[in-house]
Amino acid sequence: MPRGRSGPDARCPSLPPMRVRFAPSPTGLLHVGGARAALYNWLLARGSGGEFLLRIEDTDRERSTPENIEQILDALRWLGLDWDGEPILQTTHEERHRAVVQQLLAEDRAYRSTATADDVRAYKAEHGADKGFRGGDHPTRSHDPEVGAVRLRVPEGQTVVRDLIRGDTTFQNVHQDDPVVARADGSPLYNLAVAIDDLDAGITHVIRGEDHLSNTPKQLLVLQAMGAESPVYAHLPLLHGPDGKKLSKRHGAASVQELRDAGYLPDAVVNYLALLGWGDADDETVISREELVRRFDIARVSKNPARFDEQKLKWLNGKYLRGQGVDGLTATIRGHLDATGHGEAIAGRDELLRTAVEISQEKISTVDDFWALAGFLFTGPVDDEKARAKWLDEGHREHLAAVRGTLAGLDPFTTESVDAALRALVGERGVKAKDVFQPLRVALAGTAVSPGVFESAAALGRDETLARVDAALAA
RNA sequence: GCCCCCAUGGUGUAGCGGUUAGCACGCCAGCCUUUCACGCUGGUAGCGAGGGUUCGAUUCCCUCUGGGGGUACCA
Repeated sequence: MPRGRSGPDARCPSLPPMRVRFAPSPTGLLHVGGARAALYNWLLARGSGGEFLLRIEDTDRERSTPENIEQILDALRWLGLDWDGEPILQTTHEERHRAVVQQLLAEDRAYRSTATADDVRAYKAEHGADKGFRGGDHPTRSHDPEVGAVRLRVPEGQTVVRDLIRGDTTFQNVHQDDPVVARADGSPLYNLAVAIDDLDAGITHVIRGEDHLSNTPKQLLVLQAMGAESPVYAHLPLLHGPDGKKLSKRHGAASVQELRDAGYLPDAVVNYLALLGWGDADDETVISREELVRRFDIARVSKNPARFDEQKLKWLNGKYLRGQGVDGLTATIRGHLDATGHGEAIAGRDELLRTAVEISQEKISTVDDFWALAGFLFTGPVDDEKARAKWLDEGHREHLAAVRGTLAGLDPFTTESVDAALRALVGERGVKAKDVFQPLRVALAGTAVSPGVFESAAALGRDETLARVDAALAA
């Protein structure tokens, strides 16, 4: 069956079902690069009516704690990337891996060797730096079945990685060392385990980060030694930080968990990640999950590494925030406030919260922005020295006193009525609008940046508004 | 050192031999306006360099330069 780079119309009208997998090693946080790999796999599975499997590469027992595994699952759930079946733990396949090692040994496709890193270096010093280590008839070759690591015999020739994103990459086998596929104690190593697991799971497409590109020929060699078919590959370019260096914690949010805590919405993160390294002829930027599933094409993924730049994600997040509608956004924000220790401040104030969200939504781009902007409605004015100095000086206090007089007898006390009354006051006094509005804003919020003043006053109600004005006047 | 990948504005991308090089974020300006935003309008800015191939290269080939990945009895 011919495969390889799919042509421009290869995915029309519909793809054959793809069975794909995401195989993270459970280090705790789900790195955004990993999240993107998971997303692309998920999009392909859902778009082709196939399956998305989750396999935990837990052979490193140190890091593979139940807590770490749970964290990864949690992050995937939050993103809405549901997997098919139960998560598979790689360690549960160890028996099969060992059996394959024994078979390779029995067929002389692998051998035992006690060669150390120094032995390999010495070999290269003698044969050339670009010559892979061959231990088959090297002094370190071990004939005792209990002694030495297991190395795979790399045959002559070349190994071609067929990649949906970058076409064929040819690796000359001479450059490859005979890879160690199992430790001296017989325990399987990564490249062996992965190849076997993907084979056994019937994975049709392996989509993973480019950091695995040079592992792929080794895995292909294992499959070849087993006489098995190989899957199709796609290696995604890596994600870099704004400075072009590998993305890490010091660049700010580098994991899904951090993005969640920073107040981003899963849909926005998914949309952003999908567009980071992929784009099609359509110029749309805000693309729904369903649309993404329909349109995503692995062959159109970019070959160059992309920088993770939070600015666009912020913008996109604002779009999704406002797209939720006031009730949806209120629920989202309530959840975030509960999780960040502000649950008490909003308890029992549902009406005010909804109003606060309504008048704040166009001014925030993350869920986390809400409290900084509108928290004053619940907890009283914040303390911004500069704002007070500028807007509550002698001259402005006089205007504020007039404002108090106007608002004191206002009924009803609504955004509209406050608006009309204050504008009338501005007209009477013959001053600039902001000289009247800003002092009130600072009296209510304690700072010069807030939702609209009329809206804020109405949200607080007349009594609270007057109390805050009095406090400002008295200070 | 050795093996491998990549290269369109500051960022993410469209382009698949002939385009005024398109879109989005950012940035700047204007409008709106009670601050900040949202929204709208306009603007700034790009094919890494050098060789080829071709009537014609951002597009194809080579070299260089610059990024990146790998190089474990880790995953």
